[in-house]
Amino acid sequence: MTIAEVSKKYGLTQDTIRYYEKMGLIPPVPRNKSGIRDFDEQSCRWIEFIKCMRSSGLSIEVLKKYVELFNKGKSTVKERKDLLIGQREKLLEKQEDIKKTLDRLNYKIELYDDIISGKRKDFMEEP
Amino acid sequence: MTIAEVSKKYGLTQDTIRYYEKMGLIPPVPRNKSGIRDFDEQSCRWIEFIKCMRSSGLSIEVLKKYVELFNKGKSTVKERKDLLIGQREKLLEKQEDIKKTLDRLNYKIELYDDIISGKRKDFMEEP
DNA sequence: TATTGACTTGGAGCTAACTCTAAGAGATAT
DNA sequence: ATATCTCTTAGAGTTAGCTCCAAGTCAATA
Repeated sequence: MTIAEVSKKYGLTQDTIRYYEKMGLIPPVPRNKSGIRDFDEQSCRWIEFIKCMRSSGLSIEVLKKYVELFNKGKSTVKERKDLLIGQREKLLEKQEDIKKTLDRLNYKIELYDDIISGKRKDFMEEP
Repeated sequence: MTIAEVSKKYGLTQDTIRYYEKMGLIPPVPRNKSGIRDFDEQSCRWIEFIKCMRSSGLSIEVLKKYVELFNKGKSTVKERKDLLIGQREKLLEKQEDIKKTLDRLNYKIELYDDIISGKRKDFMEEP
């Protein structure tokens, strides 16, 4: 699979994919005899995995670390697990922040709705 | 309230608070006779509101827009509501991304747990 | 053979959101 | 009066994560 195909399949730009490889977010992609990337299934799985992790904000740095551990083999299983647990913690906090913000947005939107529909005429302007 | 007190109360650096004011994320803060910020309740509410919104990733740009509309008064209520609805949409998507990532992390963590506890000896290394 | 087009690289450039620095003002303690 | 402390500003610097560019290689087509 060429980089163009992978780019289209996963909705990442070619530049981004090359950047991820350069940064060590995915293991080196196999090349053909003229040095052009030829993505195999394993590479695609990595792309998909990284895309998912990045979509919720895991940092380049931590994903790079994960790939490094992965490449060292079975001896790093415990360390990899701990790394993932740390990131799960962070995501749970983020999820909480978002829930709080959503509550607040919902409240405000309802308030504005009431004002617009004339149900509430007595409103005070406050943040 | 001085900037030091506000900084401590909300866990934002003084620099960040000044930056937010400069960027128009919060309306101008009242000053004493020697030009030093003296945060009143309204200012504090703005700080708290912006902190919440920023904590889940709403951009400086969109929050600035919101403050602008707010300062124009009641005529912008509809526009403000639409802006908040747009941001709610974004947050809901983000929430979905995080949920997917959490599922994936949980799956992997369990797998690693099984490997560590010896419950699973047949594992293939894959992303 | 010449051209086209998709790939390659290193490295420069960009944006968002801070973060830091330098220079200075004003209130308070010694 | 002097020193200390907290504040002020404009503007420079930093970081993460891309994004773009120029120059070059290679395979396929006219």
